Amino acid sequence: MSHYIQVAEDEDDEPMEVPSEDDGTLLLSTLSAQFPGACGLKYRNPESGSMRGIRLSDGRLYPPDGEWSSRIYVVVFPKENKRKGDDGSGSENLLVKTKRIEKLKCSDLIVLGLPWKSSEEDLRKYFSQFGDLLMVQVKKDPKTGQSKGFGFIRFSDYESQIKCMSQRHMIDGRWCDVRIPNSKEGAQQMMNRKVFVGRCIEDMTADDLRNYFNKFGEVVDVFIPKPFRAFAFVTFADPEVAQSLCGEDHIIKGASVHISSAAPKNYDKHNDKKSMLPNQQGYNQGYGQTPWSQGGRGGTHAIANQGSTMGGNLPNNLGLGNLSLGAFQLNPAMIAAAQAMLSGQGGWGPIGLVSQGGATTAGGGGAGGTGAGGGDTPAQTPTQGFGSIGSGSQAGSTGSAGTNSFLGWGASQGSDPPGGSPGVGGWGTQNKPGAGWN
DNA sequence: GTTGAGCGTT
Repeated sequence: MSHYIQVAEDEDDEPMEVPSEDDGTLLLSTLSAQFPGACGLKYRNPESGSMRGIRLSDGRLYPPDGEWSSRIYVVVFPKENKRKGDDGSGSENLLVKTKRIEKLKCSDLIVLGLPWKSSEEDLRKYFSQFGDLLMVQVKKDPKTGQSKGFGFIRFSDYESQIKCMSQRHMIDGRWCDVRIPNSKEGAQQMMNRKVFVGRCIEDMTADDLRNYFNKFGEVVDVFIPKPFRAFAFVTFADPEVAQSLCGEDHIIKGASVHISSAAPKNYDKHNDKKSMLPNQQGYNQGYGQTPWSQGGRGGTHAIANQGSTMGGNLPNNLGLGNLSLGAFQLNPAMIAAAQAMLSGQGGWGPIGLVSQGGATTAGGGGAGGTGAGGGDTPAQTPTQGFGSIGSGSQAGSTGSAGTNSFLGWGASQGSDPPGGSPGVGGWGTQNKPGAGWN
């Protein structure tokens, strides 16, 4: 039985009632049906007097303290609508949305492990279940016409691509993998979802930051290094939100914080342009290399679909929220990047900022093992990288990760699903560096 | 006609 929640565009506006779902959540789509362009909900906390953000995950708004009270909730709009002196025209909201969709373009996907006999028609038939296909190719020997056992596909919409890449595929009796090709063609722009928040003060909690930044877009993670170091990382679901905030100063809890891009900093000064390129595929590489492919193909019908848990994470809103799971396969450029990082140049931090503190300590053995203490640069916290991700999996899988052979970075995914991520069993094995953004 | 980690004749 659904319940009605009072919402208004502004605290002083006349509220309107919108229905919740049976599970008690309020669909963002329900909200935005009445308030086009809405991206969240907040309310004033009578105790503190400040606004409090409502938790949003997978398009659902969750009642605070488990229940929607009779208070008035205020609709949150993307900052583009508010801050630029929104005139309230709906077309602007539409534009914002359209733009976001365009940002996440599809790329060609390689399909590995095809049966020799599979034709392009077979592929098309199979992959159509995920969405419209713009292209299907099976690579063949030009002379014999024999399939080489791999091919390429391209979807017309990004959601299809995400969905397709999040699982393995049984095609004509063989398990096949779909990944982002190594080649740079079709490489998408790396869009970092994480921002660096400098000049933090000590009594800013992760919740404070989350609540504050939620008004600009869904926050999927907040990471505050401990001990206190006067900065934090905030990860948004939408990279565009993150980018739009960069360079700005915001007042939080009376302090002026500075927001800048949290990007891998100086990780190869000697060879910058080159080492950067392959990694520009960024998160695509990230989940392009699926966890299950890490364990080796072994037999032909190797393992059960570990991707099932990922399937549940699929965003229905184009957000990349939980997609940072995945093992990362060896890639020369990543090795270079990893080596550079281990040599002390690496780390995430504000672009263009000089390292603070003692210079090149990261490689001193701390990198693989101890996390926060070792690095001099913000978020040089390898344990953070796989710590949170791997926490749901067996200890053994991350056991070898402490050998400096593995690099993980980035803050934890606070919104990882409760079930953890059993699919990441391959982390850090076989001395393979892994790297990825989240 | 064989093969099974990889990366795309245009």
